[in-house]
Amino acid sequence: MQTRMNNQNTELMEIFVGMSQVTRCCRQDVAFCEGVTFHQFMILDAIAIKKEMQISELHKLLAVEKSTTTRLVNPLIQKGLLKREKAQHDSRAATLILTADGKKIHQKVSLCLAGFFQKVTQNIPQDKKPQILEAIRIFIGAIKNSAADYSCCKSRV
Amino acid sequence: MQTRMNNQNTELMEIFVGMSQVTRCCRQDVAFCEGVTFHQFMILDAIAIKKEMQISELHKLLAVEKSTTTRLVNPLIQKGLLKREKAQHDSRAATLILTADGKKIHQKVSLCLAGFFQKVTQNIPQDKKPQILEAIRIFIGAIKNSAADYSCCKSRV
DNA sequence: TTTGCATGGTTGTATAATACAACTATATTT
DNA sequence: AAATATAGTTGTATTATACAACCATGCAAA
Repeated sequence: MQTRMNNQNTELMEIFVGMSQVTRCCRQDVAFCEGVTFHQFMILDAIAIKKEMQISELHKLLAVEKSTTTRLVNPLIQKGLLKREKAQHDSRAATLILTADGKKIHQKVSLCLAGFFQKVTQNIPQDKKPQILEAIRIFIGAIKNSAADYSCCKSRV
Repeated sequence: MQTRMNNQNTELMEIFVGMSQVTRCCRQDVAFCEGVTFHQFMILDAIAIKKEMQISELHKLLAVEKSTTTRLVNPLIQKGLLKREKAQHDSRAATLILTADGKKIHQKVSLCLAGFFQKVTQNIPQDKKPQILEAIRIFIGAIKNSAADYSCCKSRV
């Protein structure tokens, strides 16, 4: 009986396993820097870039259920890193912005992360770097497109 | 005040966010096929390939603490998909092998997964496929190398 | 050979992440 | 005005997971 997948799928499986291993840090409960988890930094960073953001936008970014978003955001508000205001256009919605403290912490964690990113960069051949990053973007996009139809990876909205 | 990372790090951050999003399926508690979660399939598949495996080898594969491995493996034994035997060379160690049922389920889930993988494959340009997969392998390797020194992503042993 | 340390694994306990369902309040459509 | 949809929160339950303590066996050094 054939219990193995074909080579091509074995290759893909190995890549998924690898991705699962290296993204473990992203879902680790322990704060990796300045008392902020990776998930929380994702929120801070997204808001730093967009200046302000609604909670509904975060669901997609974090790929979690909306109640989970609330619970990830709350501690950041309690720590005074985020401030929430009513959105002008829609009084149901909450707009999140960084406080001064939030900006400071975001910067500190960015530095901490920069050290890690630098190490990663040092471990890939410099001449191939743009192609490698582009390849990963393509791959991630491919998974997102495929996942929509598959319950195993259905994208949450 | 500069709260943004430089472009290069922003690029990497986006990639980590993307990876975090698409690997969500790998840690979803819900079984995606045949009552088996992705994590559990990782175990079945690894054993299918190596024929037999010790629990200690699984810690690294799954990148989890050893007690977690025990708890991931147990339900598979209870469902009769895995059998454990004492290792010959070391009577402390447990050797895991697939049962007939385990092989059957492994194959079924493989098929289910193959459908997903096929969709992914269809979403990447065929001529670039080998380079893309290779690029990802390099990237994953780079992260693993870097992570060793960084508490944020320290590899568990 | 005995003593002490290392290794493979399990179990107790606690916590974090997370989903789902039910709910409130506001918008939008009919 | 009524029905439906959307933004967000809270109650509740479950899963994943770690850490520490533990047992048993193996190995190395005294």
